[in-house]
Amino acid sequence: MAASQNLRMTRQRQVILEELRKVNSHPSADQVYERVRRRLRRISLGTVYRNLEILSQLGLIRKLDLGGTQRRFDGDLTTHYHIRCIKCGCVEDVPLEARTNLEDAVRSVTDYRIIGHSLEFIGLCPRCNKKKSARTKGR
Amino acid sequence: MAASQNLRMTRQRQVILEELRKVNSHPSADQVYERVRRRLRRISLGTVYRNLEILSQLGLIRKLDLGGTQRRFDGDLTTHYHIRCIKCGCVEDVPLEARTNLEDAVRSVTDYRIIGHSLEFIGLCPRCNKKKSARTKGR
DNA sequence: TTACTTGCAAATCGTTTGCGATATA
DNA sequence: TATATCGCAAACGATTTGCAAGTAA
Repeated sequence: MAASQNLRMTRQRQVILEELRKVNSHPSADQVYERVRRRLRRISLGTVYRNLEILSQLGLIRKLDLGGTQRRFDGDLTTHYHIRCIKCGCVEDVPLEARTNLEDAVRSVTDYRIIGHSLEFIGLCPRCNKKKSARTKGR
Repeated sequence: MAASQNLRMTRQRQVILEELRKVNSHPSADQVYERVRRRLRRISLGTVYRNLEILSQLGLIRKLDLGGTQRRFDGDLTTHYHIRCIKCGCVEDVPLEARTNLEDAVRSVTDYRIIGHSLEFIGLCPRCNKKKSARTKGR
């Protein structure tokens, strides 16, 4: 497993981590690739994928395996929830503290060993919400 | 959009819907395909995908776009939560009533128009939990 | 009859991986 | 120097799609 290997902090790995910590969006692998490429022009998408995986196994970043077709990555390690715009697909943080009591509630009604939970809200971001009203009005 | 088309209830569509309502697991498209194929031997995987999409747009089934690499489908339309086994990947229902208050909480702290939320628990199913203890003990 | 659907196969999308070259510790 | 890592390209798994033939209304 990666965590037990002898890891090297390569320039690529370093820059990927920096860029991910710099943004508060929740970029997909190819969005990370785009950003990192501005600083390291010859980096490959495969390297980005490999390092995102390693960094998340090290616990330095978080892999978001929520809805949508693409996986997303988060440099913010504190437990928090997300909201996704159903229209443009953007993902933002929700300033809501973690509801660990949800897990307790489940423990009392299941035989599963509960490890965690993921909660995602779906909605329209302010920008898309505005656009949509405008268009509806126009009809 | 499919919902506005003139839909035909073909045998394929019918059987897919029946099979999905029959099970209380949450099969992926190819699992549905396997089941349906027992009754319609010449059906193609593409047809299954197309119909699952149409049926979910009609609101006759639910598309589960949660974590994991494969999308899953649910014939149970009532709002409920799921728990996924981190080891074997199986998905089961959680007998917990919907926490709509979560959405209210988010509405008060965001500009998004909240449409819904999805909550998934992660854990070890009783079967995998047992297996894991056994293996650990053996070491 | 008509146009929605099908089966089939090829295409697409996101992600992973094999390999020989490179560079870090 | 040794080997983790890289860039590249091919492979992969899940899903989508183009097309000619089939079929429900």
